[in-house]
Amino acid sequence: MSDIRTNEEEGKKSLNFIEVFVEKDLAEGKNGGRIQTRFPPEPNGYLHIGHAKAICLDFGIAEKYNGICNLRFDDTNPVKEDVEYVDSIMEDIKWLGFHWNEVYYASDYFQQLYDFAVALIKTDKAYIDELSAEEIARQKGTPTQAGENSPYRNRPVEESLDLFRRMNEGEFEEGRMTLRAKIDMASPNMHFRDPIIYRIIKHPHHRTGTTWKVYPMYDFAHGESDYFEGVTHSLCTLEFEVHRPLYDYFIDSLKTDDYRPRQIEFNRLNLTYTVMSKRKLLRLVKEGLVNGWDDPRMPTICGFRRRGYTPQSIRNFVDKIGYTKYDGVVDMALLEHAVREDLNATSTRVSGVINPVKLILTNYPEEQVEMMEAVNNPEDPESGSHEIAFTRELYIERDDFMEEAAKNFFRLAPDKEVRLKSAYIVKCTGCKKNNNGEIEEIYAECDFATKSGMPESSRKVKGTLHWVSASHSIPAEVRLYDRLFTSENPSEEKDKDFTELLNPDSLQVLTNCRVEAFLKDARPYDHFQFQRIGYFNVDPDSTGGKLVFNRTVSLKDTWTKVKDKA
RNA sequence: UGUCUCAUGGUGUAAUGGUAGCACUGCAGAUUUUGGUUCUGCCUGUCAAGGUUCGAAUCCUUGUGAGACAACCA
Repeated sequence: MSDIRTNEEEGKKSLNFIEVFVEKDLAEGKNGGRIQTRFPPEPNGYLHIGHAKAICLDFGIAEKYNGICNLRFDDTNPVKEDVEYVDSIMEDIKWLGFHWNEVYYASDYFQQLYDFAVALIKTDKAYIDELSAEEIARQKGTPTQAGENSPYRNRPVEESLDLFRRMNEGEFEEGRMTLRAKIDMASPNMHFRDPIIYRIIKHPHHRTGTTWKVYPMYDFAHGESDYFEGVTHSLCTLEFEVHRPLYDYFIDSLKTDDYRPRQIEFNRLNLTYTVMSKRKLLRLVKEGLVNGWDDPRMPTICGFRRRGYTPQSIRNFVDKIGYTKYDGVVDMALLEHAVREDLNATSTRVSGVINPVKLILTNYPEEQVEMMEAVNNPEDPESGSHEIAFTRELYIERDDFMEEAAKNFFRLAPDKEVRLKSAYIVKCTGCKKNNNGEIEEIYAECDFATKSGMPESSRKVKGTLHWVSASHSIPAEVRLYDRLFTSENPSEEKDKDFTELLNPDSLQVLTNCRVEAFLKDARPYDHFQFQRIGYFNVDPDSTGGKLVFNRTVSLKDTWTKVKDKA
């Protein structure tokens, strides 16, 4: 009986508040039962994980309710925009595994928007203002104080019409005049205080070139674009909440039928130890503080890709954090858990020795080579196995040996036994140090009866070490990434320049690492779990036999636990 | 001294008037040829005060706290 209840509960996953709205609209038969969303980035930077959250929602809602989702570039400000960004945005959406119905550009609607603006002027709902930016700011008032009317507010319609036309013909310099909607300078909502809807920009547009000299502002372009396309649910982040009345106002002035798009706001993603502002990310790139937009320390989608995150792990993460109207900060641990969960199930286990020291098996024949069978992934019985060469001289992790073992250390130490993963149990007999007191070689004896697969191999020993053969392993470069920022919430540290919060140790490059020969055939973005260390992926920089790995994420606290206890 | 929005463990969320649940984190323990994985257990929560109700996280009132809005950005 309890089984039946469990099944019922599992099948009924709770809806987020947006899905509740959507289902209600559907139940009420709004828009003829049609569902249409859009993902509307401005092509002025690369997509980051915050966008991934919006993408999952926009495309996810469409998919769930048999609707469509279009990609629309909100390209109304030519000064900041570029085709480079258009291309990267499309690539990143595809990588996440989503498919848009159509690609649109707000710039496709410049003529329609211009015509709409002219119509507003003709009905005396817009006028050309000649106040400067400073003067407009001054007469706009403050949130708690009403604004004043512009002296140009009651300019004759014909005059505004004429000036608007001449503005677009390039007769006036940038900033000389603007087109403002005539609404209410005393409105408690600042956005209703005669918002600017068109300004002069002479910078060529990446798609329309120099055709236009006036460009619509966001508030004037966004809702109208939604309307032109037939969007039913226009999902955006919380900071646009105050814009919604204006969004509705313009659409009401435009619409001629029952259809109307509906704006719904959700909480933007904030992650600990991360800045998400495009402006700041652009600065990191421009000032060379990181190696480009796809630097694995960046919170960009391409950065995560290069770091070795899988699309599925990002989607699972977004699924876990949900959509609400509460502005919080998500712990990075949640993202990292999603990655480990996905990679644990799929990545091939290999041996990589990050900080090698030689281990010599004094009773093992000098020239002998045994091929040991290494399981590819114990989580996946279908994944098979590969071979790894075992010889007299091996490399093991320097941290896996202690001359005087601490209480909770159960790896290699004089007179102690450990298992060499997939091979033999060995007993440490001593070590050799150089003049500086550093350990140069460790000696051990092999217990030949304990080879993996043999009856004696079931003997229990406390520790299991990963290793590679000194003569068969290949050198590699390993890049260990830490948090880019030292502050848990760099976006909140308002007094500081955020670059002061950069973590100088955020990138460590290790070049004397040794990895098993199996990896020489690995291809860029292949991901592996280095036994007991972490998840790594092959960096696309790996060329000409040089192998470069990025650490995607460490294994859960493996190393710190040991250090704390020792 | 404005308008709008929000408030559930340390974090992110669910419960849509009917037993406050899930995930992450943390801490214990079991299993383990990865100190990984897996499994088990534990810690920790409805911002406050009133009201409505048989019954309130949920509805109402007041208070408190947080965020957004004063770009010719989106």
